[in-house]
Amino acid sequence: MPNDDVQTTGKVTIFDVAEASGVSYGTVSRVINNDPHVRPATRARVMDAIQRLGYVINRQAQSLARGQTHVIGVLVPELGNGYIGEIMRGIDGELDQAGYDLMLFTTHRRAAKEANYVASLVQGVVEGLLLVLPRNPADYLGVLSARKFPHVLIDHQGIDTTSPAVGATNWQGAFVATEYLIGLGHRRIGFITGSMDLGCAQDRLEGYKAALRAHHLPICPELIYEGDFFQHAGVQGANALLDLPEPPSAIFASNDVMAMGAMDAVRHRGLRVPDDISIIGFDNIPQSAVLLPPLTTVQQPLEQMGRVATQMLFDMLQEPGKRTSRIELPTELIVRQSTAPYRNRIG
Amino acid sequence: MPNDDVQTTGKVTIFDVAEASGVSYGTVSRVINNDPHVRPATRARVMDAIQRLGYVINRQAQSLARGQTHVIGVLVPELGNGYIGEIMRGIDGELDQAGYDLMLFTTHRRAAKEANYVASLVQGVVEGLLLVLPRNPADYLGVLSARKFPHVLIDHQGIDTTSPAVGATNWQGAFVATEYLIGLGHRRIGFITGSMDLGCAQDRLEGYKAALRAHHLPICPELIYEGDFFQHAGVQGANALLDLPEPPSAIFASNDVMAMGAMDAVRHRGLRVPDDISIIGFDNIPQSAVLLPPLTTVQQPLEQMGRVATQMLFDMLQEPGKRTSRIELPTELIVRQSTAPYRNRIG
DNA sequence: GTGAAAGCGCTAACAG
DNA sequence: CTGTTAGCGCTTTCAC
Repeated sequence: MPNDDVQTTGKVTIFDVAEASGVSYGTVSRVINNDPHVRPATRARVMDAIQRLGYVINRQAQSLARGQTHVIGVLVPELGNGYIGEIMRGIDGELDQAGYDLMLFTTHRRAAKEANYVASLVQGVVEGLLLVLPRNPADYLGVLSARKFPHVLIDHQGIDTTSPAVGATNWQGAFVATEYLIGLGHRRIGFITGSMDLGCAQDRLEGYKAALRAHHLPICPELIYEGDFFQHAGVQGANALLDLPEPPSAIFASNDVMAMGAMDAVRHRGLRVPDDISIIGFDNIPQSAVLLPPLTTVQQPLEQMGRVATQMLFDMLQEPGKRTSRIELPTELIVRQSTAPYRNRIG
Repeated sequence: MPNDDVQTTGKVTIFDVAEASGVSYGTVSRVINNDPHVRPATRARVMDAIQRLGYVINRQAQSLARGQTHVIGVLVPELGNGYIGEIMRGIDGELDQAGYDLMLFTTHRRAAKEANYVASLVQGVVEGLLLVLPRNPADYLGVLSARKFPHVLIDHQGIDTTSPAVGATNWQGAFVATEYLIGLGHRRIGFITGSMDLGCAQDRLEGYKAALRAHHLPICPELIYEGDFFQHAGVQGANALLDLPEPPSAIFASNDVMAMGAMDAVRHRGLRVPDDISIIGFDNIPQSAVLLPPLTTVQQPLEQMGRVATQMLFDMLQEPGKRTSRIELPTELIVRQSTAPYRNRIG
């Protein structure tokens, strides 16, 4: 066998470097870790050897020896949805600052398998876990808590658990938005819900109802359409609402994506937004600002939620005892041009 | 110090299990790895101990000993964009089947730091790398190739490198789409480009021009608006095009997001799609099917690109020598309702 | 079948 | 300042 070092590409170890630079094992380690107790000349010699040999540290071994990986795991239900993307942006940014790496898991993956796959999979490689919008976390939350594995939920809402979590004030956001519509003179306000298995969707509906109640307006079941957070539901919801004998003059969709669907449906019927129908969304995804008309919506501090959750996780990592609680970040009404004062419909 | 085993949560090792079940060190390892050379009774005893102690394998140590991590890295420019989400879905699915985990890196992170951070960061923890839509890969592609580090580019296009890659037939897609518009009778066709620093954007523009040429139609510079793949560019592009003394009767946007922007702009001017202006996009993102009207577009097999790239990477992992080439997956024209035969404008 | 022992590549005392 | 030496937790020959 002539050259069997083809396989060995990059297989330069700390030992090779030591040999090449004529120092010992541990000294190379010191150089690598910027230990100040190394004579400049020695350091230079080692650095040189590192360059020449193309040595690169083996994180795997380092992690094992040190007992920490500097990797945190993020569990998301799915990718490609702008909503989660925003949260991820926050997580990513925070992780970057701290020099941590990110391991991504999708819920659907292996969802069928053992409930504690999260814990077992993660053990040893991930120092902590961020759970984004968990759907049925009952499966693994127990394991996580029992093992005292550091983790925090993001946008959980309404899940009965003691796990630390960060969410947004969905109830208040919906309340304020509804109140704004009422202030504009609207009396019949349609509502398109999100997936009702999600706490945030429930909270938004409750906020809407509470605002109606607060202003002594009736809560009409026919004005509440059950959606699922997808655009299609916005289209169908708006159509259903507009087909009512006594249609609403404003529609509040539980998220921007459905609001966009509703806007399309409204226009498709030859009605105008906001002249004929006011529309308001929830989330304030980037796109909603560039629609025509720009969408009035309730901003959810998505990126910030990601940041805060990550910081909380770091806190837990540093002080295992510290009981970090659940926090809710404020939502904010963003008034743009898809809403207008109530006036009688021409028809 | 009363109980100091709080820190030790989950710190059960293979050694503890061995002791508890009265077997040796290595036997436990055999059980864990489903080695058939273990007497059922022994296996049962070990399994029991594992259960009782709540032992969970340390992937870190396993990886070090085995010399493989079962983790592959994915480098993306950004999250939260539906386009990348689709690709990720494909990657994720394929990885799942193979039992691999996914480490996510964003380009912006540490982008400023050393060019070979990719290689160094990745060494030892990631077995291979998937580079999605790399913008200026010149920085690290060299290192990757030099080290023969397994990697494949996704939707690279026009980057002069020998790295294996998978893309889509952008040129052909644009050609076919333009030809379709011409077949509909359109003669002045506006074009909104993508970020021209991306190969795919260039290819699409060239495909458009080629189709025009093939049908002996003039290529008018004023009909080509330089966009950037974002919605806003679609709005501005459409406005610029429609403000022309001799506006186009159809607009071809280099991606669906800009096509959506263009649709909004057209409608905002009181014109109708497709009656007054035909609009065609590129990508076929999920949303484009639920627009009103549904968008005619060129489908890019995004998810499949992710799948194929991942498979290519696995091939490389198994046969390091094997020279996998660059492949292009076919695009396909999806005709929906945003395009219609040409007719003279009323105005 | 099962035990013993030699690493995987690195860190972290502990001497000197 | 630098060399030496135990491990980190697991895999994997090699014997018995």
